[in-house]
Amino acid sequence: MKRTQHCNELRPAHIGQMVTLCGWVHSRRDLGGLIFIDVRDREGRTQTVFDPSDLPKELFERAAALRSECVVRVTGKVRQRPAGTNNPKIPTGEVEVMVKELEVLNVADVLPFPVDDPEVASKVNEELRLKYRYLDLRRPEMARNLRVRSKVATATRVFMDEQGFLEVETPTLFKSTPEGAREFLVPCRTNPGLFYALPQSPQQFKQILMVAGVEKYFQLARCYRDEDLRADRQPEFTQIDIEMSFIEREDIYALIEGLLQRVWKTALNIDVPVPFKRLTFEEALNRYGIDKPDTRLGMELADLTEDFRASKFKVFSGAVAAGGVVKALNAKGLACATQSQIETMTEYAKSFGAKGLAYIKVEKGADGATVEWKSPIVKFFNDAEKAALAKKLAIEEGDLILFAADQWLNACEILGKIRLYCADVLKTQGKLTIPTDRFDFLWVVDFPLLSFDKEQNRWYSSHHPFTAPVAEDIPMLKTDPKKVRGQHYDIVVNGVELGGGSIRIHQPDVQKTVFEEVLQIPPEMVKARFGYMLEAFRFGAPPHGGIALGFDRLIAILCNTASIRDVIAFPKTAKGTCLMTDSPGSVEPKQLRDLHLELKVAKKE
RNA sequence: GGGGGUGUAGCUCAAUUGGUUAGAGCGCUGCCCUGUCACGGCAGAGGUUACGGGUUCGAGCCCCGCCGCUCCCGCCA
Repeated sequence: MKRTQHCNELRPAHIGQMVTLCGWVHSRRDLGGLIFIDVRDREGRTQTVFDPSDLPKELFERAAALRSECVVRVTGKVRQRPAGTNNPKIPTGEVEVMVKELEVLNVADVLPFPVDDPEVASKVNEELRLKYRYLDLRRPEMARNLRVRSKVATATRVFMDEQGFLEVETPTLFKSTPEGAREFLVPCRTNPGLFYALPQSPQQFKQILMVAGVEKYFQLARCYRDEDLRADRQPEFTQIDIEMSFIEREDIYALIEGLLQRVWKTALNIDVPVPFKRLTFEEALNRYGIDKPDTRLGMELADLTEDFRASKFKVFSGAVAAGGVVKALNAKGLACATQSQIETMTEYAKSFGAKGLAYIKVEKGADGATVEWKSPIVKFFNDAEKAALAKKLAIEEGDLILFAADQWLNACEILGKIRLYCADVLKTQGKLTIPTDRFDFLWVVDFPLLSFDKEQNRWYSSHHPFTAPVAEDIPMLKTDPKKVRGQHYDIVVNGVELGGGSIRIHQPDVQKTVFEEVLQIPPEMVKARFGYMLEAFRFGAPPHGGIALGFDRLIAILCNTASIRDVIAFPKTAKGTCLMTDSPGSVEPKQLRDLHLELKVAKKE
């Protein structure tokens, strides 16, 4: 044994014992005649003391030469710290180790950035952190994230096992199914000209596992998507992937509510109330302007379509006459918004095809007593319209009212974006504070099964083509596809889409109809891409459904960090490179020949 | 593919309208210091201002290009 205790273990009960600790030199305080060295391992840190009156000169000099992050092994006697020198900031702060022996296991060069100072380290350029990821991960904050991730993974496996699920691994060398996200391709040496694709998700395998009679499947599955990255997206990521047979939507809701209860209890010791609220897709858009609402923010959208149907303000009445709606949002306390903030919001609106963004600033009038609506458009409103606004939006001094008049979906989404922007501004101004331990879970249900692609003039699956329609809507599949609701559900927490899933189509004929008649995929293409699934379904496919939760996002929420890079040990940059290993890299000509590949790009460097 | 932000000492940042030898804190090196825990004191070293062009008597600052990182839009069944 190299050590007797870890660095977060010693307490007054250990006083008098000889102990050996191993770890990194966290910080060194050399008082000349006396040296303090905090030894750190992943559990914590302990102060060790080098007293020259008690030690050979040679040993003391070696201690004096130690630098931050050298790896050491120290042996000495635990003792009570002298009165008044306790350090209440660390759990081992009542004791210290009087060193008798020091072994330098390894020296460290001067560091590119500090590991011991959370204030400084959290501000260090991420480029540097990624290049020296092993140093970044030594920081206690990052080590904590890794630990939360591991604990939650284990809690998930235990919970799913208790519920009777089998963890089954599925291939990561799959084949291309071009419907969804862009895929990573892997050339196949043994079959010249053919390619594997890395799976976007184990979707098809998990459904086949249901046909195979597994009944309850789960997997912490690695998934791959070759799309542009974001703070919450990496090219390879992990899902808690789940599929069950002989179930309905309610069974999935109950299962996931139980799982998330267990996870929140494990990671944060928080008891999450169940069942979660449910919102239909339509209601989510109507009230929040987005299909993953952050209900902590308040500021719900109001509908003023009927109030402005006959308005003299043609932008509003015209939109209603064209079959659209008038929606408004009260950004409480934002009347002070700057011109550039209004500008930003207007740009948002314009990017969605609006001509501009109507607003009213509700401020004190010139006389200092009355409240005045300052707006270029308010002169067009009659008293009834003003009264409707005041009532539906509960207008008070200091408010900023924002409008969107457009087709329903567009109007909702514009204000949805602006609502989030306003919330950010209010947060920065300190007018909106949300406790970090508040978690608003909700299910969003009744999504439209299909969406229309104007450019390609065809319907496509909102979720994926295996999603079952709501049974009573099936007759409308061919007559009125827009109205068909899917048995699809999303789980949302604090405005983050944590996961989604659906009850699947298990009848081969319905699946064939969706592929060929609704999605208009040519039969031969259906056969080539999904033939084995349709075939499998002919041999007795049980009704089934499932869900997938974004594991990285889940951990990021639990760790209260905005970027999933902070909860992935070795993440990639926004361009998909790894700054530590310098991947992706070039390969030798022989490797290309083996793969029957020829490059058409100029070799870099 | 598009838009925004950013790049100055090892790290975090500053540098007035384009004007002297590009500064500070931390870190580092040396010396001093026996109760520190952000130890303290004295001294010192450390710069291709990401990179390549251009304008100018003069560029960290202005212009063009390019690269990295980052955020957002598109994209992510």
